[in-house]
Formats: sequence, C-alpha cells, structure tokens
Amino acid sequence: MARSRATGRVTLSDVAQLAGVSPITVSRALRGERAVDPDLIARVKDAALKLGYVPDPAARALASRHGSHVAVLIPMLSNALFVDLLEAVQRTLRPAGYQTLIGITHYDQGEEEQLLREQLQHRPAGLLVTGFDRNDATRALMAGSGVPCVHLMELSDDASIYTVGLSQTRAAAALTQHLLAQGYRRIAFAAAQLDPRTLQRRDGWRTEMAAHGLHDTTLEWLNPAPSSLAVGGQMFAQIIGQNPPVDAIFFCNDDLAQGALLAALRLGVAVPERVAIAGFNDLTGSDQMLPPLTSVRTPRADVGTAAAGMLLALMQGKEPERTSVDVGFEVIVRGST
Amino acid sequence: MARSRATGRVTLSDVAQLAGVSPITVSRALRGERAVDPDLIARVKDAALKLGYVPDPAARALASRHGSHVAVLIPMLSNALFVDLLEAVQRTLRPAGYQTLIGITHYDQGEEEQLLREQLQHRPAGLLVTGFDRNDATRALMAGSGVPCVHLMELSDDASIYTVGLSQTRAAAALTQHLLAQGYRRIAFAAAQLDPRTLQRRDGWRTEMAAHGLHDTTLEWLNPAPSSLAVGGQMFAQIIGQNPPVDAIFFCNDDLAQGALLAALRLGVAVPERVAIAGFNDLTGSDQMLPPLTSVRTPRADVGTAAAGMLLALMQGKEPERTSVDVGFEVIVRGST
DNA sequence: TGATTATCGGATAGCGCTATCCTAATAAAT
DNA sequence: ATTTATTAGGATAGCGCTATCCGATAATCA
Repeated sequence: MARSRATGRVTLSDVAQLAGVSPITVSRALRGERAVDPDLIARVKDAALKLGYVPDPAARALASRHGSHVAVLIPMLSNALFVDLLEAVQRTLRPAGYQTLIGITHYDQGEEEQLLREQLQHRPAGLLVTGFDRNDATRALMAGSGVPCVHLMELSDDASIYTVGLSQTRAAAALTQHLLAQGYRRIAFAAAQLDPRTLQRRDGWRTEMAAHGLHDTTLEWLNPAPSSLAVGGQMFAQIIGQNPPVDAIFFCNDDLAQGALLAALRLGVAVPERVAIAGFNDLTGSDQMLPPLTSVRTPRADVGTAAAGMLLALMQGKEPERTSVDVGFEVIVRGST
Repeated sequence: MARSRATGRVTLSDVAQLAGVSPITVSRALRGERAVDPDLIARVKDAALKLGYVPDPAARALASRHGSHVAVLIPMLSNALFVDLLEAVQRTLRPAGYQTLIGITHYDQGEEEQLLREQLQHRPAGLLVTGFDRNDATRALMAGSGVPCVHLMELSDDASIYTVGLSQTRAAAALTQHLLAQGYRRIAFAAAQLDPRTLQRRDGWRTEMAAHGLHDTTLEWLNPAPSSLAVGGQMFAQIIGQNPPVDAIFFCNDDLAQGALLAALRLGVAVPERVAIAGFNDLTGSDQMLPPLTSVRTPRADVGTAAAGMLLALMQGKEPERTSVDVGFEVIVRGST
C-alpha cells in the first residue's frame, strides 16, 4: 500500500496519487473548501477511505495558523453544574471534529489569565469562557487573539458579545417570589464562593425583598469560603440562631442547601415548619433530601449545547442568529418550602 | 522589535538573531537537549525573555512527531473521584508544560476505543487510562502507538505495565473485616455501575465473608444502572425488606450509601441500630450525613500525582523506579456502623 | 605525538499540511 | 466576436520547529 517515507503515515500526497489529482485538490475536497468537481470529491474520498487517511492536526495547525480544538475555561469541576455543561459541550463539538481543552480557573482571575495565555499559544479555533468577570489583561488577550468566543451562564445586552445563559438575577427573584407567596417574610440569603453569579442572585433576592419592604442587611450572609455541604451546615447553624428569627433561607447553591438540610436534621430543626430552605441549580440529589429541596433548575446542558453550536457557527465564519441566548430557568417547588 | 513575517509571531530565528547564534542552538538551549555551552544558554534565555518568545506547539508537534499534551481517559466526570484525580494530574502536568486532554468513556469500551483513536491522531506525548478493562482493539492501538502510558486506580503484577492505584479487593476486604469486627453477620453488598473496580470490591467482600462462613449469594445486590443517590435509596428500600434481615450493607460507592442513609431517614429505619451502612471512596459530604458515613478513603489525589509523575519520567525517556505504585487506602469509621 | 574519541555549534532538509498566486477553460457581458 | 468575469485545478512556497548529518575544536589514549 502506498505510504510515504519513514513515518509510515498516510499523507495527503498518497491519497492524491491514488486519486490521480494534486495534493491541494485532496485538501480542498476533504475540507469542502472552494468549489471542487463532485466527481473528484468522490474519487478523493474513496481514495482516502481506502488508504485509511487521517489528517495530521499538527500540520494543519501549523499551515493554517489555528488548531482544531476549543479551549474551555470554567471555574471548577467539583461543581456538578460545570460537569453537566462540559458534557453537553463535548457532545456537540466532538462530532464536528473539535477537541475540547479544559482549563480550570478556581475562580481566580490571575489563574484564568495564565491559563488563557497558555491556551492561546496552542491557537485554539474557539473559546468558551464562564461569565464576564475577568481582568483587563485577560480581556485584552481574548480580543487581541481574534479567536471566536462565546460566554457561558450569563446574559448580556452588549451585541458585540456572544453569550448563552440565563438571568441569574431574575431566577433568584422568581425563587424569592415563591418564598414570599408561601408567606415567608424574614427570608435570609446565604452564599459562599462569592462569584459574580452568586452576587447577581443576591441582587435578585435583595431587589425583590426591598420591593416588599422586607429587605434588611442582617439577612445577608456572605461567606467567601468555597461552597460545600459542610459550609452550608455551619452557615445554617449560625443563621438559625439569629434574633429576630428568620423563617426561610435562600442558599445560593444546592450544595449549601443540602448541607443545611442535613444540619437541620442533626440539630432537630423542623424544615419547613421552623424554617424553610431553598437552593439553586437543582443539583442531583436535591430531590432525595429530607425534605426534598426546593430549588431553581438551570438548564446547564442547554447552555453547553447552545454555546457550542454558536461557537461552531462562529468558527465557520458564519454569523449566529442571536448574540445572546436565554435558556431560561424553572423554580422547582419541593417539600423544603 | 525583531519580528518575523506576516504572522507577527516571535520565532526561534528572531531569538537566534538577537542571541547571535543559529536557530537550532536556540532550540537546543531552550529544550535542554544535547549539551550546550552554559554561556550560550544564558544568552539565549535572555534573548527569549526579552522578545517574549513562546514556542509554537504545532510546529514542535509537526517537527518532532509528538505533541506536548497528555490524553487522559476516564469513565465519568460526575463521579467526584475522577474530578479529584484529574485536578491532581493537571497540577503536576501543567508546570511541566503539558496540556491535559480529557476523554470521557462513559464506562463504554467502544467509546473508549473511538476516543483513543481520535486522541492518537493528535500524537499525545503520554497517555493516562483508567484500569485495565478494555477491548483488544484499544489495547492494540495503545501498544502500536508507542505512546508512554500509565494506568490509573488499580494494581498489577505485570511488570510491563505501569500503574498507580490501590487494591480494590483488599480495601473492600478491610471494610468487611471492620463490619465483622463490629459484630455484623448478615452483611449485604450492594453495587451499581458494575465496572471492574466495583466487581473487585465485590470479590474482596465475598472472599472475606466466605472465610467466615457467612457468604450467601442472596446478599449480593448488583444493579447495572449508573450510580446515584436515587438508586442507592431504591436499593436500600429493597434490601431492607429482605428476609432473613440483613444487619449491615456495604455499598460499593459513597453516593449509593448516601442515598441509602437518606432513604433510611425517610423510611424511619434506624442506622446503625437496625442496619449498619458503609460506603466506599469517602466522597465529600459523607462526613456530613446523618449519621456520618463509614467509608474507605481512597487517596485519589495521590493517584493523580504519582501517575502524572511516573508519566513525566516515561515521557522523558527515563525508567521509573517502580512499575506499580500502591497508594493504599484507609478505613474511615464513622457513626453509620 | 599522532591517532582516536568525545563535545558542541551549524547547515540542511524536511515534518504534512494550507495560503496564495497563477493559469486554462468556460460563462457572461458588451 | 471581443472583452471581462467567473470557475476550478495546480505549482509554489512556506507555517515554525526539530532530526540528522557534518565538521571544527578539545580531550583522551597508546
């Protein structure tokens, strides 16, 4: 079988020879670049198949000055939210021939900048980043690179920015409305891992509370520690001791709320009788809690799919229909409120 | 500032010119390849720094016939075990200049084969794969590629295989011994997501039970469904109804056990009085359960660190001291047993 | 001391592709 | 019929780096 040189690799030239055309024609036929005679395309594809030809990504990257992979920057993999999102991204990108390179920022802008710098050296074909909150150097790198980029999880009015997500503020407001409708009045907001989305939720809660004349800064519990069940339990123990007592707690994330529910069991605090508890993101297991946890379902798989789809369009030089896609949210009412 | 051509990229030649040497010397000085005069190395590094030179991975990959990234194949990202492992791998590999490309097999051998095929086209410098259970085609691809490979999570006597992990069998036996020492006699083994490591744990439990004349096939509960809190709860409800009653349940993974503990609360079954519950892997949150969950701590971060270190040595052509590294395990006794 | 063997810098030649320019043939416009 | 535009294949020239071979100098040996 035709094989070139020492590497044993089947190259474009091998395919070209078998198909009786020039290498550049093979390249064009296989990539669908420029117009090529349908007959030739068929002949080329046939030859490629016969030889088991696979393009060399490194050579492609070098010649075309951009790789066949997409860099994804997310804060954490220990948050199930991002795992689900990533899964959906890969499911969309892989069939299109793009590898996914994951960078974990640990909610640290410096680390994000460093990661992006490294990633850009690899000349990714596209970029997926979480939210809008980053330092100027990172923003400059993104803009200067010319790599198409889609933002994840949030929304923006800025038409020059591509983004897929939901209004964290409105979602938090909706959950707060639910709590108010249930008759709760002293509704605390408890958050850890104070990332931008967490603070947007706080704003949603705060606005809603203020609109009902119920806002009170002593109801805000912000803890910079990373979010976890244990922290949720600790915060619950603190908040439940407050006087005048709260009658509901809105935790900014389900893991905190789950920890709080477990702490309530441990401490013998009746939920929702003594205090109602609600979470956010509807992570797996929230429906298994005792009582099952009221939460807000955020369609993160949809975010991944839509963002990857949008990026795919951008990488092919097309203009997506919308620059901002709202995937919405849904308040899931369960026994804890 | 010296810059070559249209791309605006700082190349090796630019650095060479500034340092007053040939490009190949710069290449060697920067990579530490071959012997280069220390003075020249200093001059070159200085020039590189001054120009802000960064090597082009694509060009490197093309010229050297292997990339600067490591492919990692793991079954699932929704299992916190692999998230922790991955985190440790990246922490070791990134400073050494290697990117990590993650492939998720979903416990599917066909998918693993497909992923590996794609990954190998990118000519990774190294390979990290989970366990030993894979089809012949995948094995052949791995062997034929000549890419250094380290196996994760299990142990092997085969000196031709590099692996970092622990004896799942012995760990399960140790946990079973703990339960036996506590006086439990009818100890059920409950598993979902029947991957090889799950079955090795089953074997450890089974051997230990048989050694005490307590084994009974009706004590084995195997569920092929993916592991989750909900499935754990369902299995618990089933098992607790068994007659003669079991007095302890060994769940093959903490998420199942956590689901069981929640189900026990829901059903009003006293743990550990009516039935003891133990898990495996000591995932986050297990210490927060009610009662706190007895489990086996598997040092997965150590697995990641050691495996990445071993791979680093292999990629540099060195021979690691040991082909098999045992990171051990620890039975964590808590209130549930 | 002459022959042999390391040591270290450089010239050369690609790695396998694609961007770019060129040309011949065909179609459209005057 | 002539000019102009369009289409589609090919030749050429790199992309930015490293493998490989060479040769000059320094070190080692008989």
